[in-house]
Amino acid sequence: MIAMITEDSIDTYEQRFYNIFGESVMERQILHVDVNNAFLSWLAVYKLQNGEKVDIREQVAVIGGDETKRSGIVLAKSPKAKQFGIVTGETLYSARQKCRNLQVYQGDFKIYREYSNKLYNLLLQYTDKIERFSIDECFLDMTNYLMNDTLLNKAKEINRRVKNELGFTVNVGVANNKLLAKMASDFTKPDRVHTLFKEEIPIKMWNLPISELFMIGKKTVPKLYNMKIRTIRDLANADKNMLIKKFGKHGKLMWEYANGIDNSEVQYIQEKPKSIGNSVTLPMDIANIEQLEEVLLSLTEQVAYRLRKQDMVANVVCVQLRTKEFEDFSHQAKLDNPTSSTKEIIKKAKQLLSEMFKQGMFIRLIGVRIDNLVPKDGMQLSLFGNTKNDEKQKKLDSVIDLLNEKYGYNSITRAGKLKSDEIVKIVKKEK
DNA sequence: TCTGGGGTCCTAGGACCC
DNA sequence: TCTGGGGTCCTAGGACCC
Repeated sequence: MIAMITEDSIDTYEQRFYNIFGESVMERQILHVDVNNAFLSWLAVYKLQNGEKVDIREQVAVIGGDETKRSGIVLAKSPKAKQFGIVTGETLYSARQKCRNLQVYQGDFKIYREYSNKLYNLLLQYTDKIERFSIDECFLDMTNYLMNDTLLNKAKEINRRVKNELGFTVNVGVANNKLLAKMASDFTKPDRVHTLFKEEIPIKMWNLPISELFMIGKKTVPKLYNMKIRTIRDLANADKNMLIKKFGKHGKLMWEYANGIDNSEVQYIQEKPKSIGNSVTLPMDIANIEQLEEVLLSLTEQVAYRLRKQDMVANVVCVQLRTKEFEDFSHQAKLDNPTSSTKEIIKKAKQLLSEMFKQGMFIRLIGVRIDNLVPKDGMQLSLFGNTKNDEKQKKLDSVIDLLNEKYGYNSITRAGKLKSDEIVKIVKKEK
C-alpha cells in the first residue's frame, strides 16, 4: 500500500509520539502563567497606586540598569518601545539610538517581589501545586483541581482576575505538559490565553523558527542552521540519534521538545538551593589585588549570610573574574570541611583569587559562588576540627546575622572590610 | 555612555585507584 | 619492558534560562 503521508501530518506526529512512549504517558492539566513585561508593568501599577497619573506602560519606556554602575542594559520594555525595535538585554545607549525620547526607569526588586507574591497568592486559590519558575512565571498543575470545569475556562478566569484584581496582565498557556504550556504562553502578547494541545502542535508550533523553542539559545541556532534545520518542524523531523551524536543530552532534549514531549513534574515543593552566588560589575576596572580582596570579602559576607539563613553548609567555593576584554575565568575548590563560616569561605576565596589574578589584568567583574550545598544537620563532623575556635566563630557569625536582620544588611562591617562605594572613592582617587 | 546578576546542568579532561 | 580498561572524583568552562 502506498500512502501519502506528509512529513508534518498529524498522523506522523501521533505515530512517533506513541512509538516512543506508548500508552504510558500520563496526560496532565498544566497552565503556565507569564506576567507581560513584568518589571515595567509592576512599576507602572506601583506608580499608579501611589498617586502617579501617567501609566508608563503607555509610554515609549524601558526598565534599565544603571549606566553609572556600568550596568546599562534594557531589562524590560513597553509595547511602544518594542515597536521601535528595542529588545531586552541591549544597551541603553543602543536603545536610545532607536528612539530619541526613550523614557528610562530604574527597577526596584522590593516592588517586584511584592507583586510576584500577590500573583502567587491569587494562583493558590486554584491549586497548591504551583512551581514558581521565576519571579514572573508560574506553572500550575491543575490535574485534580478542575472541579467540573475545563482547563481553558480556568485559564481565562485567571487571566481576567489578575487583570481586574491586581492591575497587570498575564499570558496563560494551556496544555498537557509544562513545555507546551510554556510555549503557548509565549505565542502572542499581551493579555492572552493560548492552548497548545498535542493535535495543535503542527499548526501552532512547528512553523516557528527554532530560536523560539525553549532551551535553544543563540549558540545552538547557527549550528542547527548549518544542518538545514530552521523551523521547529525541521527539528522535530530530524534524526534523533544524529542529534544525540552531535549535541549529547541536549540533542535528545531539543528533539523531544520539538516534538512536544516533556514528562517533567510541576515542582511545587520549594527545593533548597544548590548554589548561592553574588557578583558585581565594578564601577571601574581594577588592577590591584588588595582592592579586589576587599570587594570579595563584601560579596562573601552576603553569600555566607544567605547560606546560614538556609540552614545549610557549603562544600565548594568558586571565584569568578571578568576582564575588561570580557574574558571570563573561574576557579573553584573543595573546602576541607563543609562550612557556613564567613571566615572559612573567604579564606578559600582569597586563595582562588590569587591563583587566578595575574599582574596587569584589569578586572571588570568579580563574583563568589558557593556550591554543593547540603543541609546543616546532615553535615559530617570534622574529626580534626578545632572545635573551640569553630564554636567561637559560629557565635560571631550568628551575632552578625542577628544584627543584619534587625538593622538591615550591611549594618555592621568587619574589620578590614570596605563597602563598595568606598572602593569607588579609592579607585577614583588613584586615577 | 557599550555589553547585569542569579541560577542549573552538562561536558571534557586529568588524577587516581583497582 | 610494555601495555589494559573501568570507575570515580575533581575542576574549568560553557550552554541555557529568567
